[in-house]
Amino acid sequence: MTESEFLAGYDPAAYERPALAVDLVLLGIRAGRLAALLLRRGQQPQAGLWALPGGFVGIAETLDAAAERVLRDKAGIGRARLEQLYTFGAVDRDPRMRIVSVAYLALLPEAAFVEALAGGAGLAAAALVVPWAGESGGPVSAEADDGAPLALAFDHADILALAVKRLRGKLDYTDVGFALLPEHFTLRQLQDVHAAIRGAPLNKSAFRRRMRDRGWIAPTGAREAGTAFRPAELYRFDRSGQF
Amino acid sequence: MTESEFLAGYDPAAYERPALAVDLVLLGIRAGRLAALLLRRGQQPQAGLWALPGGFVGIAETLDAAAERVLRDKAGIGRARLEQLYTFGAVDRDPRMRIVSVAYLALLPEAAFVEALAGGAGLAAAALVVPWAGESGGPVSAEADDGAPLALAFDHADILALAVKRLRGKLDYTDVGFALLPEHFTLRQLQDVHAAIRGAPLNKSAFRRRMRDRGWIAPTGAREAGTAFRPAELYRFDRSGQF
DNA sequence: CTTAGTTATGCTCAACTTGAGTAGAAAGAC
DNA sequence: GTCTTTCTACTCAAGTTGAGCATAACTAAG
Repeated sequence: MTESEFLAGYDPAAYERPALAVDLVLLGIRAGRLAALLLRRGQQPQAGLWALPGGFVGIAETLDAAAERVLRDKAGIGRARLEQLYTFGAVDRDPRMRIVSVAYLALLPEAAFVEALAGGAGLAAAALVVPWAGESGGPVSAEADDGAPLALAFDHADILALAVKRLRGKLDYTDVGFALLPEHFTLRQLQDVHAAIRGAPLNKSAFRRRMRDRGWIAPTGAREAGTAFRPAELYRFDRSGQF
Repeated sequence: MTESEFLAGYDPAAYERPALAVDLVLLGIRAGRLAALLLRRGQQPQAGLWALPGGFVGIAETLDAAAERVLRDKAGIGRARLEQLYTFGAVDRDPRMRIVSVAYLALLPEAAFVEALAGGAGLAAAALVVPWAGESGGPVSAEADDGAPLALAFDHADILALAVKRLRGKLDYTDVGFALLPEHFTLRQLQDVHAAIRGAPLNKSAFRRRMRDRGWIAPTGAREAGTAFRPAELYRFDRSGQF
């Protein structure tokens, strides 16, 4: 251990510190595809590019609390289950200064997603283009509702890519699929959500059988209304089946 | 957005920043159980308690580079595959000041684990006591070779617990099992590693069949030497089988 | 009112995977 | 040579998955 490292270990206040921020990946389903909520940057650097909502971490604020504050103040969303994703620490990821950012992931049901879009925060929906299968990983891109590409600021394409990868990995053995659905849903809706996350279709009867056998869903007895054809039974997520 | 948040967003240098550190979870297998390499704290606070090797992140240093530097300088280990685990940001996790720590995980084959213990860094092996099954999570504790409990410093019990949880989760679909073995190994050794990570035994023939069918291992043609009974075939990890 | 069109739901069957047990092979110890 | 122990391959039952078919339930068109 060198002298400077010794000092760095015991008197860190004497050394310059990176700034610490949080960035939020807010995902929902839009037109059957995974979509994220982004903000258009109005100022330099990277003005005009699209960025994740983010903010700096206060000195007496936990990371989770900072993420919740950004969710509330920058995205105008009252409540969502936030989960830490990964921490991005490339030295040049922000041209202004050294900023290390802890990325968080939240899943929004369609109603919450639409409400956030309509709120005054200026959020836009960006459909995610995921050019890789499974959990192999790789870059993703974003496009507007009309298919026009949305250029992403900083390393936010990497952050979105990791969010998709993580989401796919957790799909089979956690309740992430239900987080994107309203309280009552049909098996078809659940399958569509899984297909959107996987980016690949699913076998219908095997999917239904698996979901019912797993014990995570309970029939409500009610049926969906307003369909042109036979209405499907409505289910709800039954957390007790997980244990 | 309030005025103070606006300023926080655009002039963060004016605000006090948390210190940023990395902590390393260095895992190996010892006597058939998962074990971590820990350092005994010599100074206050928490003097005498056992801690993960860690250090502060330099202003022009990536997180990965900081982790590699700590691996080299604090643990005396030249090379290991480091993987970011999670970032811990409780406000009071260190009594001296606000320190946010990015935890990294590295898996050491037995030879590297023993070499690190024998090095001059002062590391000790701590067998992990994991009182929960599967990936349910929860606190873990550590004990010395003689079974005496080792009190853990700061929130390092939480960090170790998350490392075990992550390791168990990745066991079935990644190559983590091979990272804890030498280049050539028997199927029995591979099974023992998997059993140590899971904390539960495995069906022998099903395990062998699964490993061979997966295509990740290739027979070397050689057999282990020095056994009292029939020597097992030696295999090596075949990365090409992953694709 | 009847029929066509469309989706939901339950059923069956073959293919594949997993858990468990048995039998022969291969080495050292005696 | 025989015994002991482990490695390895094989078989069989049980469970899971992919795929298709028949019937039910509903709206809209005629």
